[in-house]
Amino acid sequence: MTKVSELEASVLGQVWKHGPCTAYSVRKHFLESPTSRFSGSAGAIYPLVSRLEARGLLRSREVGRGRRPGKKLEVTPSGRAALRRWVEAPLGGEESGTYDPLRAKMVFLGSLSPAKRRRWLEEAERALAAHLKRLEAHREAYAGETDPYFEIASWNALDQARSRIRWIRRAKARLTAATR
Amino acid sequence: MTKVSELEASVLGQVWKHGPCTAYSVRKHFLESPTSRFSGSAGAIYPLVSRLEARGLLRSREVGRGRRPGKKLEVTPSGRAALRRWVEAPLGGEESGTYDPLRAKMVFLGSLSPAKRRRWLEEAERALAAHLKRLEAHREAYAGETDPYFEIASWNALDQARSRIRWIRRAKARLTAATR
DNA sequence: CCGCTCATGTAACTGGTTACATGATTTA
DNA sequence: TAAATCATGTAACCAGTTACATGAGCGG
Repeated sequence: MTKVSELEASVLGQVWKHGPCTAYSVRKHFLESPTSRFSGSAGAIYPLVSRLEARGLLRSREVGRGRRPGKKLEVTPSGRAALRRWVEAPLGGEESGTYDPLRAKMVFLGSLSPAKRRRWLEEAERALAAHLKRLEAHREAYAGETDPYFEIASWNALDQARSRIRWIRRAKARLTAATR
Repeated sequence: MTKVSELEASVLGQVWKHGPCTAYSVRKHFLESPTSRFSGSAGAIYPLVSRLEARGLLRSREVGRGRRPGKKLEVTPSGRAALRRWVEAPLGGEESGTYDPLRAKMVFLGSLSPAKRRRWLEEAERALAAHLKRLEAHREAYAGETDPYFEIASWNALDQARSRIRWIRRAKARLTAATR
C-alpha cells in the first residue's frame, strides 16, 4: 500500500510503457519532453530509481544482449499496483488548478511603461507560438505511438498552448481598445 | 541590478498593488488564491520579506493607526525597478509551457481497468467543474477590482479551466467511440 | 583518435512546505 | 470566556536542480 510521488509515478509509468529500459532512457524522456514539470536531472532520477528498487516497485535485469550489456529496469507487480493507485487517487484541490507563469507576470504588467507593455505582449505571443511549434514537432516525432492515452494527453498540451495564444491576443485587443 | 525569484516578485508586486500592507495580508492572498503556485506558507513568506528588506527592495513603516499598530510594508524605488525587471525579463523555454497534473495522469490511464477509467474521467470532469466554480467565486469576490491586468489574468485562469473541461469531454467521446 | 552520446552516479545547494510556537485582538 | 482570526516567526524536512566526475562504446 505504498504511496508514490508524482515523479516516482512518472518513472514507474514510463518504465511500464516502454518495456525494459535503462534509467538513462527514462531520464532522456524527461529531458526531451516539452510538457513535463521535471527536468530529468540525474540527481533526481538515479537516487529515485534506487529507492524504487529498494521498495520493490522496480527491478533491474542484467540484459547482456549484444556488446553493450545494460541494466534494464522493469516494473514489478507491486510497482504496477502503486502506479494504478497513483493514477486513480482522488484529485486534491491543487491538482485541479493549473499554474501559468505568463499569467503571473500579466498581473503586474501595469508596472511597465506603455511601450514596454506592448513589447512584452509581442514577445509573449512569439514565445507561445514557438512553444506550440515545439509541441507539434514533438508530437510528430511520436507519430508511431498508437496508445490513445498518449494522444489524448497531447491534445491537452496543444489545447492549452492555443488557448494561451488566443488569450494574449484578446489581451492586446483589450488594452489597445482602452488606449484609443 | 538584483534579480528576484518568482515568489519574491509576487510578494513585491502584491505589496506594490495593495498599498502599504502587512506581510500577513500578502500571505493570506496566496493562501486564498485558487491559481497561485505558492501555498503562502509562513515559513516561506516571513524569511523572504526579511531578505527583501535587507536588500532594500521593501521597507516597513510603523503605522500606528487605530488601536492595532502594525508594521506595514512598502515597496522601495529599487523594489519597483526589480519588479519591472522581473516582469519584462525574456521568457525562458520553461515559462512558455504549462504543466497539467491531470494530463500527467491521463498518460497512464491505460493502466486502469475500463470501469476505473470511466470513473476517473467522471471524477476528473467533476473536479474541474468544481474548480471553475471556485474561480468564478473568487472573481466575484474581487468584483471591485478595476485594474485591467488583473481582469486579463483572470481570463487566463477561466480559459484554462474551460479548455480542460472540453478536453476531458473529448477524451470521453474518443474512448467510448473506441469501445463501440 | 577525437568528440559525441550512452550511462551512472554523487555532493552541495536551493527553496518551499510542514509543523510548531507565541501572543494579541476580535467576535460569538 | 472561548473560539476564531490577526500576526509573526522558526526549525526540521523534503524534493528537485546544478554542477561535477567518471568511464565505456561509437561515428567521423
